[in-house]
Amino acid sequence: MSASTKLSTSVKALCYLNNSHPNPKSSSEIASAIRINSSKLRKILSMLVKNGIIESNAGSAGGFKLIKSSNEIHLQEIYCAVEDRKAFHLDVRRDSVQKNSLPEKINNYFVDLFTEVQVDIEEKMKNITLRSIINNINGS
Amino acid sequence: MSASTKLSTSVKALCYLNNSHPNPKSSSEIASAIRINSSKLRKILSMLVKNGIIESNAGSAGGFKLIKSSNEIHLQEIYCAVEDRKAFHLDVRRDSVQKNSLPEKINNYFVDLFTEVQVDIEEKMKNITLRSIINNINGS
DNA sequence: ATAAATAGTTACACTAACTGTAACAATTCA
DNA sequence: TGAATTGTTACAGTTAGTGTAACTATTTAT
Repeated sequence: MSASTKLSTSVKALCYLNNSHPNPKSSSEIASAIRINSSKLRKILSMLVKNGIIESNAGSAGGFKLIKSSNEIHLQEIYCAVEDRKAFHLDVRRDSVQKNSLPEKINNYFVDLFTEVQVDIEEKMKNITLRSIINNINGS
Repeated sequence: MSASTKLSTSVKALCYLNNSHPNPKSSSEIASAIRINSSKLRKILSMLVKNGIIESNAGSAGGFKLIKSSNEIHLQEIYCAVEDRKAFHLDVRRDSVQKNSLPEKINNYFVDLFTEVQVDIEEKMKNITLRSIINNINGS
């Protein structure tokens, strides 16, 4: 699952949890609301739990709920919680490239450039809160 | 082949062509210099030909050569020539999403956001020329 | 204590995408 | 005509992504 898909899935689930706060919701309820397999959703939500964005409780009357206000949750922290590879990454074949050769120098150039771009993207995401997304999609 | 890999492959080939300008170079010579299969390289270079960055000639003494000065070639135009999907794209499952539902609204939100990011990246690339890359990797 | 409900994790078959390479067709020039 | 070259297609092999199920661990209610 790509980082961008996990990001949008996470936001869908967080919006759903925000609407029903503070009642916890089970993975199967959230999953059917946002049209995703509940097992896959649990995998994603477990990452948000580990990063302190939501909390989970097993057992009956358990489930997931927000542990932060929606204007304290930033897109960048959601992204960092669920990503496994950077969105704008470079596929570099590092093997069979000679030291100090043109290919190696250009590989290094692009690694630096894409790191810069990645920082820019994350800066942008830091300025977007769950609340601002909810306001945006509700047209205010 | 990802857009980023094609981009760095293109830049490697263009640097090589810039060094030997105005002598045309065959795909097999370029390919062995930058360590890539020549058939795959021809696929990438043919896109640069279509976009007016280099020219190609078949036959003996044929090959590829630059038709622009290195400070007139921008990273953004190389990127646009070789990409088939945007670097920072969203994998949205548009099917089985109800009209005006929460999932649909959030999908649309992310499509807009990622388009914005894509524009930012391309703006950044417009300010980078082949010449500036060559200067950069030669440490000036 | 037992059962039910739930999160968390692992496993797996299926599909789609990517990779590397070769082969072929088209073009140019000697 | 033949050699060199680009441009394109094809294809097997590999890797990555998808969807789903099944299992374990934990909690709560009875």
